[in-house]
Amino acid sequence: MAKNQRQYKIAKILQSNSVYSQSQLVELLSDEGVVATQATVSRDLDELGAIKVKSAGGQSIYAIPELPKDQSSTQEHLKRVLSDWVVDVVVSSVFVMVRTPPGCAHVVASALDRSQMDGFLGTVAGDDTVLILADESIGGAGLAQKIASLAGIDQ
Amino acid sequence: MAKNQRQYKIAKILQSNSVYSQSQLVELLSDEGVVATQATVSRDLDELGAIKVKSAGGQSIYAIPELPKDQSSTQEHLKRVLSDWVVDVVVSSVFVMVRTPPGCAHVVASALDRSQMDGFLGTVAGDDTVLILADESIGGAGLAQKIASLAGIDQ
DNA sequence: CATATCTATGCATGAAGCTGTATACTTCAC
DNA sequence: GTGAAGTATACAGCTTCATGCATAGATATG
Repeated sequence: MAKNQRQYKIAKILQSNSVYSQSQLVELLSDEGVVATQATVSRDLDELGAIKVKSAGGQSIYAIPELPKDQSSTQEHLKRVLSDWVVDVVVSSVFVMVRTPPGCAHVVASALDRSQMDGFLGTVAGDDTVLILADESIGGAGLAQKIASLAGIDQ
Repeated sequence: MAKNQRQYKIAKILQSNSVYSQSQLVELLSDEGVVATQATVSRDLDELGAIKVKSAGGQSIYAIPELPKDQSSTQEHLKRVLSDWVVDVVVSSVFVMVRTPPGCAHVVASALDRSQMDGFLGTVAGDDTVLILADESIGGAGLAQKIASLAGIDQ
């Protein structure tokens, strides 16, 4: 049972149950054959971006925001994705081209889209290449430097 | 300097140099500021699927096959991608729907496309969902079982 | 065939990631 | 304010992954 799989199950449980506490969630996971402690669950909820919202009954329950915009990527997460998956960064005018191993462009594009990075306007991802548009205030070179730095490819 | 980044550099070096030996490659990498031993390079070349081909001069040089078809995914690699990134597997008729963490569908689809798995016809990948078409000999259920097993989600 | 060169790999080690335990910290109810 | 309940996190330990060292195995050359 990998961590991703457990977190997916947590997301599913929160969608179909009113969960008031982490210990309750530990039990619901256990009912599905997933063993985890409160500590692990606390960390998972944090990574999933779960928050407590007021339910119709007035109590606080856990929920994960649905809109992609609300699932913004933390700097830490972005740095991790970039350092794992970005292998080269090239500039052309207001464009930054990022190379990845085969099949991994979309992971990078997705993380960038959710990062709300300054100077970043948008991406187009292929199989192993992401084309990124920078705004004029920072320019392609400035954004490339930022991305390369996060990816650990200082030049 | 992550492993992916070093392997990308190796691929680039092989494209623009005639590399006869791994010790030569170690030196060329060192010229680019990448420190690695012959042992590491041997493993990298294996993972990159590099082979030795006869050059115009009659000597053997390293090259990486260019066509995606030739970069077929090993069972080991496929298993690893699936266990890391597949969080749920659902069947519908001749379709198998695979769920992944946000942004990771394409990695999974790409690995499946390159795996040449029996009974597998093709994929369509979104952000966190891959739709897979199975052929009738194995059916959606059969293929789902296979994928779930590789992903470590036996049910 | 013998030897030099090249390549692959067993083993040990260190780093990174993840998890549980214990407990510090925070929040809630009375 | 106090105590109970809930949540976060420091620390230790385990697992996995990647790498180098040393050398076994494979290949090329004379």
